[in-house]
Amino acid sequence: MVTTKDIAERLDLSVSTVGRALADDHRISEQTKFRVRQAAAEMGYVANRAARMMRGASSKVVGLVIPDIRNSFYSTIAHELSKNLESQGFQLMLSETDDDRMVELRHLRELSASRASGVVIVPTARPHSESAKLLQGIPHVQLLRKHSSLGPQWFGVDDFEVLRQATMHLVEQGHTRIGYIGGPAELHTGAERLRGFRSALSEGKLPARAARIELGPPSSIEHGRQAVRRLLAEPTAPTGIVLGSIQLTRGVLEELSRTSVVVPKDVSVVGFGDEPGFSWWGPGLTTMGLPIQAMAVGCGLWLMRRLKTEPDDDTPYTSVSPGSLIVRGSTAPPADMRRPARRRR
Amino acid sequence: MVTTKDIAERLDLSVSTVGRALADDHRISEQTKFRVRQAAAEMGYVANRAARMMRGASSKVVGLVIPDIRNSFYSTIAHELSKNLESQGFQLMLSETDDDRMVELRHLRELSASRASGVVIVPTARPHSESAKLLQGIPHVQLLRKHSSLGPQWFGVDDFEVLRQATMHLVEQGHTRIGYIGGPAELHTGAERLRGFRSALSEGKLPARAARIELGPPSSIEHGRQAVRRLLAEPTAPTGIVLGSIQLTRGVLEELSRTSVVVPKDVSVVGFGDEPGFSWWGPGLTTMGLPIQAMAVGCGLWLMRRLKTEPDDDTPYTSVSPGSLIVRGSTAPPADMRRPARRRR
DNA sequence: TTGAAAGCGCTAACAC
DNA sequence: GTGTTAGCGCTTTCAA
Repeated sequence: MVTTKDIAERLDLSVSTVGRALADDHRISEQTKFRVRQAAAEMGYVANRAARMMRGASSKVVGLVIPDIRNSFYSTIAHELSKNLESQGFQLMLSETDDDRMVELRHLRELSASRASGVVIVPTARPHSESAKLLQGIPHVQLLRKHSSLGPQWFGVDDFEVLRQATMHLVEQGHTRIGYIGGPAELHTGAERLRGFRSALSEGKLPARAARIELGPPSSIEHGRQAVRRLLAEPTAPTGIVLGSIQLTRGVLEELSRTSVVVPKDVSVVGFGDEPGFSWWGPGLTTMGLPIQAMAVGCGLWLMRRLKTEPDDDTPYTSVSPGSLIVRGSTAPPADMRRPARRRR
Repeated sequence: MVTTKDIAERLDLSVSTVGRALADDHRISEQTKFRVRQAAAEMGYVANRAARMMRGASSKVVGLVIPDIRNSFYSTIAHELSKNLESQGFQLMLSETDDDRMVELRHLRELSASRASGVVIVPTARPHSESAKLLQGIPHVQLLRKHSSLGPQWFGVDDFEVLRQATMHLVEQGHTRIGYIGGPAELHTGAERLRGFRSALSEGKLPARAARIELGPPSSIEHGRQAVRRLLAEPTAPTGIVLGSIQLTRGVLEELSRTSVVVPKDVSVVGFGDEPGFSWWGPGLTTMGLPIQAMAVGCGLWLMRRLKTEPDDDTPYTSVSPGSLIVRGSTAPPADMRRPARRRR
């Protein structure tokens, strides 16, 4: 690798002159600057970031710690963040945790060792205490999920409210047995969504036994498949199902489109998130739309400001974006409401 | 930040002893090691990668340079690569180019400055010459797309063959006016796919005017929409359409599902790539399946081996994975074949 | 306008 | 078993 010393020797200058010329220092003559730049280009000189960092320069790297980049929520976030960072001369380190706290910890150790300027993290359910400690030394924000041990900076969506709305939609249509397939309650988002689901049921004066709840890994398409199969196999299967994660929604849609179940005649479905494809699934999927992009943009802007500003303004900041229900064709009143004659009595 | 010097002072040891203890050097007594590790943990010591790198350590960072992470091809690649790297103690730097060669160049400058151990790149159509020069100093592989200036290492799919197959499928069904919506020919993949399309036409003895070709930005959903609208608006609209990129396919599907065009009655469609959702689009999308995941795995393994091995084995290596046609309901013989009475004569 | 030299945190060669 | 010292490539005094 070519160093400033190499350039200095070739031009018979000192390293400091070369360094200053490269930095466009005003004390260096235009003539020298020109010669130095010329030589640097010819020799293929590329400044060594590590050496700069030793002199106190920042790494200009922001870590993005997420469960799985294939989830479109996270790839949207990665894209928006990346765009923003690039414009500010920052780079994005991508760290996938697969929802494993030890993997998460390893990534945070790396980010810390490479002195990342900042971190955006969608934490695992119960982060390792060392993870929390490491993050104390790095400006960071939590995204979507929130764990108290990682500090008060959080950008998320109103999980409770959006699930409440979605469930209310079914309740108002007259469903009295409603299923929920979602992530585990130990996950912040999982707990909030479940709470929203339950809140709608009680608001609709439905008894607790009206609920059919299936919790499991939120990013497992396979689990979505199996859960919906289980729900529909019961003797008193729900007439409406609310979904609590995008991957679970994927699994449920796949499963339903390969069975003979007719939506919404046999069962109504409310999805989570609005992917390309959800609109053309069966009769069109009624689903919860979430402002992921806007949230990611906001988060990126906030972090950039935080990094450029004095480090002592670590005032708590929380941003909660609202979601909204997109009503399409996959929800309708249950069969026994549409054809009262069929009612058991 | 806590340094080895800080630990040394606190324990009244020398920095080298501390360094050796931390490195688990055999010459250091267990007792000292214990004390050092204890102190390090207490003080929250995190080794400084930059300093290590100055002593010759590698960065343990691999750059992934792609157009847009939201494209599921690229997020699949990012995921597979990330998984592989993590297991080997490497980190992944994500660089999105948005198919802009200057952005690509900026990212490569950064990767070079931070002495990335390796680079996996899906190059823009015509990379900057400086980009090529920078890559010469870093072990790298091209993925999917290929540009000769960036070297002979390439992992891709057989774009020609898969497009030929897809087009042949329509030709064999009797279509005589076939549309192609794809990326620009200056893109390696764009040129290959177009070649495959044309090859099938001539193989089917169709005249050149049988082709309706729409080229444009390959990752623009909007362009897909407009292109299909244009094709179908013509007086002699094609009875079959072949698509040449995943995002264009998305756009076409969205457009078709919001108009009154009936697939495959009015027009047959062959998509590109097999996304979740393509199978439940309309009558089920006949599409080209590509082994993206397998390719990414292979690419990751190859790069890892390349990084662990002596740098002098830069023998050219090329891997071409075959795609396959997945026939579903969106293709059928054209109307005038199904009802011969309608034939113009 | 330029040069000499110190030092960032770490490792490794060379003492003892 | 432990300490001393030099040096990685760069920036930044301090001198000239």
